[in-house]
Amino acid sequence: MSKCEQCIVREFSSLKALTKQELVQLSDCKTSHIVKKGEIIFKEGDTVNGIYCIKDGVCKLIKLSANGKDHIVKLVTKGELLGQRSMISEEPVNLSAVALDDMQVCFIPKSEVMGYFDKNNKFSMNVMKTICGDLKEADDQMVNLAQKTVKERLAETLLYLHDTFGTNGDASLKVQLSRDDLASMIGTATESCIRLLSDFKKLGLIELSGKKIILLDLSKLKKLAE
Amino acid sequence: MSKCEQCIVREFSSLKALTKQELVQLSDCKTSHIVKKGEIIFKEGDTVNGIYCIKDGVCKLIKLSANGKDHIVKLVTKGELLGQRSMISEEPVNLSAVALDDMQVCFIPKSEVMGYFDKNNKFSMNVMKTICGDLKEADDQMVNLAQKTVKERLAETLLYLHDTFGTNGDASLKVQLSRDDLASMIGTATESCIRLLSDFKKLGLIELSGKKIILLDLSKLKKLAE
DNA sequence: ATTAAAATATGATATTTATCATAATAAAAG
DNA sequence: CTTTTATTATGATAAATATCATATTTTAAT
Repeated sequence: MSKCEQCIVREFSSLKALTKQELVQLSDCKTSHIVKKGEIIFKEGDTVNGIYCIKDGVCKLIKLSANGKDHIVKLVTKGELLGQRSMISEEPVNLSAVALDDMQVCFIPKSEVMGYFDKNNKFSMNVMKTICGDLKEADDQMVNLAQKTVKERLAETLLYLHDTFGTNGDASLKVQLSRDDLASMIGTATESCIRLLSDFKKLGLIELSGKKIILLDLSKLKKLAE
Repeated sequence: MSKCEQCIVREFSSLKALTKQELVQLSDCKTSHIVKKGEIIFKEGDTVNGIYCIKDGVCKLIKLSANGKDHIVKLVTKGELLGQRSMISEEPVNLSAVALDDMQVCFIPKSEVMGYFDKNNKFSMNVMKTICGDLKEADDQMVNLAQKTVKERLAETLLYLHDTFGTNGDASLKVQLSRDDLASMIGTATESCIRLLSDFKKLGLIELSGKKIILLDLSKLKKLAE
C-alpha cells in the first residue's frame, strides 16, 4: 500500500494541512483503487461513506435531469477531492462521478475525515474554502448558461479545457471529451455542438482530427467567448 | 440596540449554535440597519468585512454578466445570513445584494464571526452545511438552465416563490417581483417572460392583477415544470 | 390633477437552437 | 479482415426564444 506521506498529489488538496502523524494514520485506513475509463465512481443518490482523493486521471461530475439527458456540472482532476459536500451535509451525493480517463483514486472513510474536521482547524478551513470556490464557480456558470449563447459557451469551454488541463505534444487538448460530453458540458444538443465546432474549424479557430481538438487562435476564441 | 438573545430570527440560521455568552457579546458588536426597497446592501467586488443577518424582508443576489444584463442567482430572506462565502474565501463578494422589500438587517463584523469559527464547532459546521446546501441548489439550477425550456423554468419559479415565501390574504405571491426580475431569475428576455405569463393566464393557470400574481392551478403548473 | 416616466403587454419578425433524417467516418467485435 | 456498432458530420426543417416596434397601463413627479 502506498504511503500518503509520500504522495505528492496530497499537496494540492485540503489534505495538505494534515500533520505527519495524521498522514501515517491515513495511510493505514485508506484504500487505493483503479478506475477504468467510463467506469462509475459513485452515482447520484449513493451514500458514499467517505471522500475520494484523485491521484491520477480526470472524471466528470454529472447530474441527470428530468428529461433523461445529463449535464456535466464539473470536471475534477488529480489533487482534488470528491464527495466532500455530501459528507458534510450528511446526505447522499447529488452528482455522479464517471471516469474520463483511467484513474487512480484513494478512498478515505468518513470516520477518519471527520476526525480531522474536529481536530485540525486548518484542514476544515481548507475544505470550506474549496467548497466556497465551487459555489462561486457554480454561480458563474449559472450566469453563463442563462445569458450567453451556445457559441460563446463553446468558445469559453474550449479555452477552459485548454487552460485547466493543458495540451499534448501535438497541441491538442489533453482532456478528450466526446462531442456528446462537450455538448452536455455547455448545455446544448450534440448536433449543435458538432455544427459549431465545424464552424470554428472553417473560421480557422480550431483544428479537428478525430477526437482531437487543437486550439489555433486563442485570442479570437477569447473574443468569441466575450 | 436590540438584543440578539431575544431575536427569534437567529434560530433559523447558523447563529442558533451560539451560546448565551456569545450572544451577549454579539449584541454589543453588531449594528442594525434599515434597508429600503431597491437599495443595495453590497455590490459585486465589494470587500464586506463581516456578515449580514436578515431580520426582515427579502433581497436578491445578482450577478452582472458580460453583456450588461444581470442574473438573479438567489433570493434570500429573514433568518438567513449574507456574505459567508466571501468571508471564508477571504475574497470580495461575487454577488450584489439588493433589497426587494424594506428590510431590517444586522451587520456582524468579521473579527467576531471568525471567533465563533475557532471556538464553536457547531457554528462552523452549521455554516458549512448552509454553504453545501447552496452548492447543491446551484447545481440543480445549473441543470435546469441547461436543459429546461423557459416555460418549464417559469412554472418552476412560480411554484418556488409560492412554496418558499408563501401568499398574501388574497392568495397572491408574497414576494412581488417585477417582470424584469422574474425574467432575470429564469434567464430569459423580459418580453418572453411577460408573454409566457399571459399564456399561463389564458390557460387559467394563474391570475394577474398589476404586479400581483395568483397561482390558480398548482398541479397543472407542476406538470408544466416537469 | 396633470404630465412625465417607467412598467407591462402584444404584434411582427429575426435569430438561435433543437429535432429529425441520413451520410460519412471511426471504433469495436467477431 | 470484415462486419457491426457507435460516433461524428451535415442538411432540412421545426420550434423556441430574442429583438424591435409600439401600444397600453401603472406609477411617480411636478
